[in-house]
Amino acid sequence: MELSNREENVEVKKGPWTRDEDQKLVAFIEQHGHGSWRALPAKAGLQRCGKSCRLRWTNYLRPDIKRGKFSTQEEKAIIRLHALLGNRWSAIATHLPKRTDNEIKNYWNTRLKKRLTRMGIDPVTHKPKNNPDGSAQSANLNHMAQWETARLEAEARLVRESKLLASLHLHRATAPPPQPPPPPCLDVLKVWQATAAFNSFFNSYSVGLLESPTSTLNFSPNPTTVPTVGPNGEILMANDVVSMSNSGACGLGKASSYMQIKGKTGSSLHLHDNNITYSMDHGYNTGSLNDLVSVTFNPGCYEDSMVTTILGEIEDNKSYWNDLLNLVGSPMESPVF
DNA sequence: AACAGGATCAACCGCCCCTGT
DNA sequence: AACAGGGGCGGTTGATCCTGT
Repeated sequence: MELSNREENVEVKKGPWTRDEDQKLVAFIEQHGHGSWRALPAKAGLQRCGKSCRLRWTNYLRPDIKRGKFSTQEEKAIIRLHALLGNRWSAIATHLPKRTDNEIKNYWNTRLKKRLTRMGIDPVTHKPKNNPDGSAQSANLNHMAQWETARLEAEARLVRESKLLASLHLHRATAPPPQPPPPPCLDVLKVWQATAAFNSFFNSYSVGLLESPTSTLNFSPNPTTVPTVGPNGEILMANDVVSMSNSGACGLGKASSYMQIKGKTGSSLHLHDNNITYSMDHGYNTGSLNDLVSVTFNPGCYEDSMVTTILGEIEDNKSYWNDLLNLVGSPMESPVF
């Protein structure tokens, strides 16, 4: 094995780690915590640089790492998060429990990027290559994405800070501190996923897209290709009512989460003439079209044959953003308006 | 069986940011 | 305010594995 690079006059080893080195590193950290990475190799009896030890621990030896195949959910999460955060792998990793930024980065570069390219989607912009649109819908979603990005970054910071605290506690050989409660989720991702890119990538057929940030709209799931399917896989007919609940799984959960953005829950979905429209049944709505949200149930999705696409529309963007900002406790001081 | 090319992923490198002095 | 050191991040490399011929 090559020996190179001098660090404090000690030959440091490079290249693949041996089992013996792994055992030494794990044993030392379990007993003492990592403390200063720079000082660790000498204390642990390793001829490695501190950086190499840190990398080996964080990317491979840490006990809370999940290895192996990425699930479809994880794939989706990576793509959505990448659409919002770009190549900020560490920030993305904070939203994928037990996955390392390195692993996610590798997975993206070797698989997902290629797959998106094959689907005709630009892996950088996450837009169809033949439709680099600058539509109002895109602009609207971009606004939401900017806020979501800010939230995700703040969340990543919180996670980093809690990790730091945890490592300090570990260093003192005490139990790690309790994790801070998760920050409120704005779930703009659920709207973001409704872009053409995600529809064409995940769905077996295409659905309509938002035409304008201020228009009211309905969607028609392609009736000639696939029937509209409810949360339990049943085929929905006109005037069927699909109950919404906060504890609902998958698609229902998504829709409910989205409604919670507006602070309104406990509502129903009604199917009218191939259009599923969301309407408020329980008092919070104004009764105007401002509250209309259209939802498409898609049976052709990957893993659960449930709802994959939630398309939302809110006429009054300002009240929407006020609600959004209320959730994170921020005053309404935005250049967006 | 042997080889080539592609895919995968652990590990490294260089830069940047944060913190302490 | 300036500087130094430590740690984290993203890009890249190279060894290994896999697959097709």
